[in-house]
Amino acid sequence: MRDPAAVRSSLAAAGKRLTPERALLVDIIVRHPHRDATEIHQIARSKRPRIGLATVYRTLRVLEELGVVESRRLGEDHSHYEVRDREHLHLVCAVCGALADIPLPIDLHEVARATGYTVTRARLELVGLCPACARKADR
Amino acid sequence: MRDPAAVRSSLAAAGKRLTPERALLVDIIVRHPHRDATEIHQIARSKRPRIGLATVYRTLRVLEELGVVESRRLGEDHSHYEVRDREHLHLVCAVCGALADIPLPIDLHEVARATGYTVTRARLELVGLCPACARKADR
DNA sequence: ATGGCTGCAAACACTTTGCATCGGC
DNA sequence: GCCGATGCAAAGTGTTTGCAGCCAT
Repeated sequence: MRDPAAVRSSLAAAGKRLTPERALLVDIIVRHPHRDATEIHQIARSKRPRIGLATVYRTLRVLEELGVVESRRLGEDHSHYEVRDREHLHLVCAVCGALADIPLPIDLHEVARATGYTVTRARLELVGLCPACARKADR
Repeated sequence: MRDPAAVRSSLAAAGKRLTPERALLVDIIVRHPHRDATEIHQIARSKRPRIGLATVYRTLRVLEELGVVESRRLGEDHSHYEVRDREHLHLVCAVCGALADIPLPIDLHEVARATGYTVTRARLELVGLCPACARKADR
């Protein structure tokens, strides 16, 4: 999904319209990973001044529902977005929140060398279905 | 830190006042882990009707700064709080957000048995310092 | 008694929604 | 031409802040 065209066609496949706003936003998201909604909006406005922030949020939501975009809240009060690509991890700066991508499999020495980050902590979160939700999903 | 008294004395140690509001909130946080600010506020109001939500947030912030409480945003738009105790992981329900604690070390079969959850995904996040922040921290 | 803490309400930041209009299909 | 998508503004959430009075220390 590094290709804007592929993302655009997944809109068509879902019966969604390809408006100029969406085409522009897709391009921005592909080319500027890890940005938040406001940043995406600002970049978009430089090419299309009348585009609204609501459109950015609505488009991001649609793309997320299509499974094409992933949103992430990394300890901050707002989300950052990126196109789903190969699976990878994020390395977050504990002070400023700056993000680096880490390919799998992980070699911590290589991570340190490649990113310049000092890794101080790891957070692991397991996601699944609790018994009640698993039961409901069975129906 | 399973003991409310220990938490209260860490307030004193930091030169903070032990008000009845704080004593109450500490008790609630120790006895009801994983609650969010609104839930904590509701529980608190049953014992102290005039306590304000702002006080809940301010107290949580103070306790977090003391390193006694930990806040967590698990894919939702608000935080949940718990007293820092032994290190453990969280298992989040992908549908309803229900939380289960997982002791370390991890045995996934044992996790499934003990919690009843079906684990479908793991999120690993590495935290550290980016080069710029590491440089600033050196001064 | 004094400075930190509280309740209350207003302010904030991010995100969502209502509605009239526009334009892709 | 229809119906989904947009821009704008207003509403909604969760959280923070300003301020006058209160009360642990």
